[in-house]
Amino acid sequence: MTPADITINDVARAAGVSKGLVSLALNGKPGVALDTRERILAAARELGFTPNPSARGLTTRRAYALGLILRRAARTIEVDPFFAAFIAGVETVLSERGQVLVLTVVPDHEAEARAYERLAADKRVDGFLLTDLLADDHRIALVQRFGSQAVSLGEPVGGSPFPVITRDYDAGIDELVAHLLGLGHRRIAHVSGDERMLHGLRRRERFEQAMRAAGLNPVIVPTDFSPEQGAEATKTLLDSAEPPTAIVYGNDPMAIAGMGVAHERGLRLPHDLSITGLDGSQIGTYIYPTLTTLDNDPAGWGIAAATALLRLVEHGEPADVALPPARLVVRASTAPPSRH
Amino acid sequence: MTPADITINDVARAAGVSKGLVSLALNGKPGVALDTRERILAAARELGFTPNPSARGLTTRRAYALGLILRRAARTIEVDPFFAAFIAGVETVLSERGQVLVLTVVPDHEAEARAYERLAADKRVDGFLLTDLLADDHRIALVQRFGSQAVSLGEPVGGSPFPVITRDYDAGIDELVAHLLGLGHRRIAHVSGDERMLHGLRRRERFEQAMRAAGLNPVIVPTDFSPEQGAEATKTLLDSAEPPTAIVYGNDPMAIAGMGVAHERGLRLPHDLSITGLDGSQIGTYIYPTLTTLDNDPAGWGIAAATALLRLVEHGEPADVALPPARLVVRASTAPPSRH
DNA sequence: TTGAAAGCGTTACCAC
DNA sequence: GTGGTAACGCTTTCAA
Repeated sequence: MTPADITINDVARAAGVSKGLVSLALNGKPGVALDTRERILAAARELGFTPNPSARGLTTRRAYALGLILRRAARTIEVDPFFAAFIAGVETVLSERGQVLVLTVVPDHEAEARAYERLAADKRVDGFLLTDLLADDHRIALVQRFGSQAVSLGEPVGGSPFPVITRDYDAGIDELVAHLLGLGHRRIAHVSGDERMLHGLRRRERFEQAMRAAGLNPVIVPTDFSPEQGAEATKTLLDSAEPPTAIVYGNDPMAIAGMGVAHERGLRLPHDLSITGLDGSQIGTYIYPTLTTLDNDPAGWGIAAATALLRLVEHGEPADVALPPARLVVRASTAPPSRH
Repeated sequence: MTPADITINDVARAAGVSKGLVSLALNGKPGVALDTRERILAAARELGFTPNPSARGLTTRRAYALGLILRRAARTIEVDPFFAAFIAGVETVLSERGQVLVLTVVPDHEAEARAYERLAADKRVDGFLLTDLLADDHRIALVQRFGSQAVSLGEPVGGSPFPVITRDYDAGIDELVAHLLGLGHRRIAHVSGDERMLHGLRRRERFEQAMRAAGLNPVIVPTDFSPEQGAEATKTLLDSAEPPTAIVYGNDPMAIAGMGVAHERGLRLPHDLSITGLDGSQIGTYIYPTLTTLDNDPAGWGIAAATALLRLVEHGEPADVALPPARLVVRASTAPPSRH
């Protein structure tokens, strides 16, 4: 007889009370005499009883689960260092509250919409974690239409009825550009990520602004965040009439691919070309040269997002949270330019 | 009124039948007149009805969900390129059958055991996908004790009552070693992964065997699969009295970290040192030099594992599956040695 | 403070 | 072939 087989009735019988009382006691609700409550709790512990969430959800209309739907082209499926740590952060919050994460990976927008609908219609989850937010993200409306809840990583331009988790990247970008300018760079390019994505766009804009403020002309090559396009963009830049002496990549995987291209052409890094990533990643510490980047603490995002969403779901209290600003991590991939 | 709010009663009313009949019709069971069945199906489609899995599971004792529990030290959380694609493969199978993946990430063995117990006791999942199999994996017994089901990626030494998914790596290792020998390497080292893990151990043993068969002395440095230890191992090897001219790493992230160390010491790759990964990864195509490795098709693992587990859960039919052997992918990180 | 009973949305069993 | 009803495990309401 595994713990899975013991029900509220067994506890009630063991404690010599009705199952209604057991429910009250276990959920910490008032109206149970102190000694009965203790007797019930003892019996439950003894038997190793844990309430069946499905049965529970049937009356409480909760799933005791949160949903994360990742849209990823099969081609770029593996590269994002953000998610593993993000999910780990989410988990630390969920596990201590007996909740669970339902993860779905879909290849395109169509499958994505179906996935939201299915999880919501089947009452599989109480709310969604919205990552990789697009500038004008249709998922906000989707979730509302399906009568579910959500929290978004980043602030949708159209506003959102749901809590919004943000982290200031502007200061970090400024710092990063200042760092490169301080080293003597003047021709600095930005291989931006998918500009339909909010953080991709935002970073690009701030980069341009920072460059203009320094009286310089920002060069931008947009990509889809994949290392493949990161490599392509690098070739384009290095082939141009006035190649940059420093390149800021939209994420670390693209920066690594960019390094590959530079090495291949016999450039010595960082002297012939300074390179930075964005968002930080573990592997960036172990490549050569070690990668200058902006730290992003994915686990922190996960903790904040799960906490905010649970709070909304359980108490109807939407509360935005602003995470500490991204910090510049200077490593060995940036140095004064050797040519001008 | 979202699809989530319409129940089997609404369908029954719309079709003018009892809900019992609706259940039979929707589940394709016999005992429903053809025209009534069609009327019911039409009504269900019209209303956008999807059965509530929680309510369903209450009587069928199924969760319509599979569980994946990842044990990962916070430190090595992000690096494994295997999982994203593996999960995507799992999803392709689950989504078309209305099932869902519950993902949990835990930091250590203790939390891991608790996670299995919780998911099983709460009837959150119908079975588990067992990855990163240890040589003598306690999870097999855990799952049995909790009365749940599982499928394992790799064959436990003690045998298993559950289906086993395997892929022949031996031939690939042989091929890889032969490739290096053919290039003229004689001092070949292996930076192995965690040898408590079945695939880590197995690869190491086969490597040794292949080297001995060629009359050579295999050098092994074991690690935990993290790029950090991969870098450390590389330093150890390069500092030794007779440094290797080629290193086979247990996975691609370690190989990349190893390249970092080599670059840092001014070695020209691949001429001064040949490097290979194992398991394949996308980023390996974009680093410099591009990484020779063994292809592992993580999505294929995911599809096979989910299919086998669902089959076991639904029909009680355990069926092992042997995936096609790993293929050697020769890229630019291996070349004849420049010194002897 | 407690027990009994209704109800959540489904499946399964029995009559008819 | 079909409808009614019990049962799944829980929460919640209502009486006592």
